[in-house]
Amino acid sequence: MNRIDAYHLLHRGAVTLAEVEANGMRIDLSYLDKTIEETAARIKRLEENLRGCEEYKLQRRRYGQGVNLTSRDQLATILFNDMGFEPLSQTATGKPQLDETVLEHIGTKYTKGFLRLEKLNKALSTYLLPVRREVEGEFLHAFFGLHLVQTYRGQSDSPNLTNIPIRDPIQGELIRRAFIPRVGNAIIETDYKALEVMVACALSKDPKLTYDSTEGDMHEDMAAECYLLEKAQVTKQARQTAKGGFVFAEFYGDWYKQVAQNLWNGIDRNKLTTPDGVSLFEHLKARGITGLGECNPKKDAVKGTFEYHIKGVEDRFWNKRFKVYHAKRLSWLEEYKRQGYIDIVTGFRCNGLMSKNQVMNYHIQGPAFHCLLWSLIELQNEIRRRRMGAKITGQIHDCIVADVPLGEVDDYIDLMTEITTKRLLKAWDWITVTFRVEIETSVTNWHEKSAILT
DNA sequence: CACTGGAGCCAC
DNA sequence: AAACGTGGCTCCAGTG
Repeated sequence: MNRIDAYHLLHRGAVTLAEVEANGMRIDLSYLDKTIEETAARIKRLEENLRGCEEYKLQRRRYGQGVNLTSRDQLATILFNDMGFEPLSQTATGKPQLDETVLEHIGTKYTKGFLRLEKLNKALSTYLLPVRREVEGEFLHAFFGLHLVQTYRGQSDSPNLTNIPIRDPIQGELIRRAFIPRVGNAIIETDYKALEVMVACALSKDPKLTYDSTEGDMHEDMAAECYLLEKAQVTKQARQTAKGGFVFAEFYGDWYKQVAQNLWNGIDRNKLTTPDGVSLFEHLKARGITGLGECNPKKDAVKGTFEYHIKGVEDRFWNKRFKVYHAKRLSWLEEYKRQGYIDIVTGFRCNGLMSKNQVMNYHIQGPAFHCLLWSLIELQNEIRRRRMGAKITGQIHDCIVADVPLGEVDDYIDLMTEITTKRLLKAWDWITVTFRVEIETSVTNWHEKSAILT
């Protein structure tokens, strides 16, 4: 694909996304207003409770008129200076860090309450109120941009529809229940499965990466290798921890010193055990690994530490398991050093100063989104051509959200599946792997989705 | 009062 | 040498 192709994709994408913006998402205003009121009331109650605590009294004594319950700076001073808690880590500017991890680690009644308050404030200030502010009639018309992101990925604002909570089911339900289908319709969400990894397979032609992401289970494999387990001993939680803490971290360019800490802390945080209930700390100890290690960038890893073990796992991951993909990434780096810019497979050129990790990721991130964008354009054109009542209402990097009349659901799913998994592969010859999609639907709201098997 | 950088947290 | 990629948004604290 060349720069003309890239231009056409951008142009047609902009036109199509303008239509998506005009369609908008339907909002349940009575639910939203009720939830805003209830959340505000919960925040007020929680604040009153916290004001009765010893910590807040210390804070008021120190700051007087300027006391602010939600100030992390003030709370950090109270906790670390006045109450003698030890800081766990520092921010970029050298101040003691006070994020969720640290507050949970301190673990007093006050810090737990403060965290609950912060969650509710986030839900209200970042999601509920901004959605309410932007609703017109009963529709929300968020913006979807294509020209602002370094990698030529998409973007959304006013409000941002690409970061509505979902991983925390409580937070997710609170907000997503406000998004509902039009009368007589269903919300249908189509997600590409492991889209970025599939693009990496297509571009590198790494046979092991391709096998692992279609037939194998690399997350389970890596959990077993990192925690020295048999594959049958890998629990769901251990797999999940390795997926985020090792596989994806390594793909994005993280290294063993940090990965070792993530995986080690994950044992505690996610309560990782063997299927017999033996803590993975004990399990590793029985295999000669007694501690994490210093994980100091200036020092070599010491044999017998978890850090040293993960260094070996990382080495095998890149130099044996995915050596073909590794070689491709190195060739991308050499190319950037030679040229001073990179041309990605969909025809876009990225200029400017880039880090090593940026160069490697730009080759994947943009093209992955372009697969989604091409499908979205094609789908929208087909919907118009067939005079269907389905409306595309959003896009989230690797997923398309639509609002579809019940009588059209089967047709929509057939069409969508054909476009995303067949037509795209014919249109772009660099896609040498098969793509799969996951479809979820709901007739109630954006939270209560159920999977459709295809 | 407007603006800005830092810190934090939400998503993929 | 460097060290988790891409965003949006909010609140705080400091500046002019």
